[in-house]
Amino acid sequence: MTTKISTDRKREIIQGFYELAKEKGLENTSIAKIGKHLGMPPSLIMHYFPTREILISHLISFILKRLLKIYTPIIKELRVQNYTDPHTFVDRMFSRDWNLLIDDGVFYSCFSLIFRNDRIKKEYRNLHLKLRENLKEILDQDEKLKLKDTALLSEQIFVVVEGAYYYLSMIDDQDLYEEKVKIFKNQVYDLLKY
Amino acid sequence: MTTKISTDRKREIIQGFYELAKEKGLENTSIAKIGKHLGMPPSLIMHYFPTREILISHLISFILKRLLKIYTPIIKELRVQNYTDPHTFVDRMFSRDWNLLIDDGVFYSCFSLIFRNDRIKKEYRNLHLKLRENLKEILDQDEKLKLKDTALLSEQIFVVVEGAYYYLSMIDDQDLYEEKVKIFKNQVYDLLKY
DNA sequence: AAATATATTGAACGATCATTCAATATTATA
DNA sequence: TATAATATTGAATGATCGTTCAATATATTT
Repeated sequence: MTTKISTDRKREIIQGFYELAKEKGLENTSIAKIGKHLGMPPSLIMHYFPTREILISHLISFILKRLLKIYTPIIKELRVQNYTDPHTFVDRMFSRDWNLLIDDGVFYSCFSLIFRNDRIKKEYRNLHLKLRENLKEILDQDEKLKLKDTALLSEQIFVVVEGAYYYLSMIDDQDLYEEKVKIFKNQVYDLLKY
Repeated sequence: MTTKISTDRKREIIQGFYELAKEKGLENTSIAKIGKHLGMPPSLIMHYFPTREILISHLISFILKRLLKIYTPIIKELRVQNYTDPHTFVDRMFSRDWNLLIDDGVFYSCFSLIFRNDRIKKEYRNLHLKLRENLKEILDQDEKLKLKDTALLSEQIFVVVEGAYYYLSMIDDQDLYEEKVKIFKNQVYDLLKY
């Protein structure tokens, strides 16, 4: 069994890894730098994460767990009031909470690793499956969508959301950003219609 | 003026860089390795690309230029026959040509650099603006879309395409892949309707 | 053909990389 | 309290990193 110290240290190291990757970029974040950032020798990091690959794999789990969290408050909300206005979750999907939750730069850097590492790919895939399942669960609560294929709908919605995030991350201008968000939100509402 | 040898060598180096990045991943592709791959000393590479940053910046230009090429045959086709069935370009957008044109791993690795480098971000942004303009040009040829906001439409279509590519890159199973493609194609066709 | 510019080589630089290891400090177990 | 297990340190490893430089070869211009 792992001790409390062990789990705390591991958490601390991954957290520090994430912070540094957010600040300097994943490709510029070495084990020595993480150590300096946290005030510990690199050898201690390698005591808990024997290789860099293992370390990165844990960073990815950390990120994906966090991303999954954006839906738990909605789901909880649903359990209580038994209905949620579509605006609630569409707003949430396009809210800044995502960016607050996980830095886009770190996220896409980690994502690009799926092409060279099957375990990472599977982990990303599982996250997205869960996200879609969660969304389906939300949609299923909506009376007006009773006759629709909510599984298909959640796929279609997410593709818009993910494409939107990809595109929005290139836009610096605030006003333009908000304008685009409005467009893509409407695109999601259109999917919920008819 | 740059000589022929100079431009040829530069092209060769960037091409070799891309090949190696495709094979081993961008983060594992050093200048020394590119040199070994091409049978030339690293110093020669640095003669033409004084820093690694400049080298990467040229790789990105190389990639983005290639991606833009997917639409030129369609545009040409349009110029000749003055009409194109929507299936033509929707099929093309979801075709394997994209993946053949540029490796997804290299593409997303380069994309993740936009968050730390404004020049790269601007370059990516410009590419996507051009892609949307090209698509608008195609849509404008379609009689049935005369009354529609084709600029908006091309934004909406591309968001689906980009979200779809992101999602599809996690799927290994061939049959499932094709099934998903069908769904996302229909999503685009729905946008072209009513 | 001489002079100049460009292309190419290979050795070397210090910095940093991930990783190893033996020694010491701390904590948990007996 | 003695023993065993875990946590932590700091120095050292060889490999590789991007980059520099002086020397040589080749091509271009005069």
